[in-house]
Amino acid sequence: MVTKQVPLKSDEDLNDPNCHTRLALDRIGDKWTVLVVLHLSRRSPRRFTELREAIAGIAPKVLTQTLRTLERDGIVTRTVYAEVPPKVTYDLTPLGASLRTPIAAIHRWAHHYMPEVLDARADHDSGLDSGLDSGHGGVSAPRSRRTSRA
Amino acid sequence: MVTKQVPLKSDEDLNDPNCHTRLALDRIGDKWTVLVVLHLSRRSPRRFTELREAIAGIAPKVLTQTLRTLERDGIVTRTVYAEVPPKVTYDLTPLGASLRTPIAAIHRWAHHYMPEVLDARADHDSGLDSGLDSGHGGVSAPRSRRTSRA
DNA sequence: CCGAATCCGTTGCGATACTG
DNA sequence: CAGTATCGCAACGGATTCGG
Repeated sequence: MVTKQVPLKSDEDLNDPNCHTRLALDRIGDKWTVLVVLHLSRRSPRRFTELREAIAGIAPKVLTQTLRTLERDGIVTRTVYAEVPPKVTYDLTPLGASLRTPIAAIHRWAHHYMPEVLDARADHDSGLDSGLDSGHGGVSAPRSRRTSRA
Repeated sequence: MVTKQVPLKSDEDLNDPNCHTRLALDRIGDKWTVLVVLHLSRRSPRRFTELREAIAGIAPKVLTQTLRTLERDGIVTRTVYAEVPPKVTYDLTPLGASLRTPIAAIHRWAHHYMPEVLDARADHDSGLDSGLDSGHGGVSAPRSRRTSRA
């Protein structure tokens, strides 16, 4: 599929807290959601402990929380097997699978440009005024931006 | 450029806190960043107050904070004009402009699938164990916790 | 006009311990 | 095995006030 070129919304839409883009970002912007979706999209269904082991660092409470919200939003399904050793599996719904596209876009951007971001960040942090000037000439001499950030 | 199909990372990479995807999400996952980038990508440069008015609801402190971090990461440039009426403009760097691609992907997904998410959410919230149907086709009944199989 | 400084409420996240 | 219960911190965001 070809990447369509930036059909962004208008200002008014963007300011709307109910704007879908805002809602989507609130949804995937948390710490673990994307990670969970990514793991499930690579192999599913997955069991609880399997996910917990795979993610390594997440607290069970938080994983449950994340999965519950994901289930609530129709992104994953939860299947309980009434067996003697308790068994619960999580799977991605088609809706959840559709998330792979935007996530992949983010991933591709990150892979491509994140080094630049990190570089700029490091540069800004160490020497705030180190020779990176836009060479912007004209109107009124732009003063160098040097603000203490306590 | 060939459109690669979902080149997701491996588990180990995903668990890495330094994983670029994670870092990128931490970066754009906050409340206002995407909004600011979107406004700047539609028209720039923009003045501080201009942005504040456009976003409508953001506190000056938070806007400053957001812009500072964005500047630090090389996504926007800040230009101070040493004039009697203080004037500061913000502009998107090429790096910042590159963010439009993933943001557009998110936007497109949100526009496409967010209604389903909201529908599933409402359905899940209202009737957890009454086979209720919102009459809004598209999403299958999420029979939440009762998906027992043997 | 462009912010910085301060205070404060909310909430996500984490650690540990315990249960069906 | 798959969670729940409880506690608590720390970071984010909001409102207000003051300064250059």
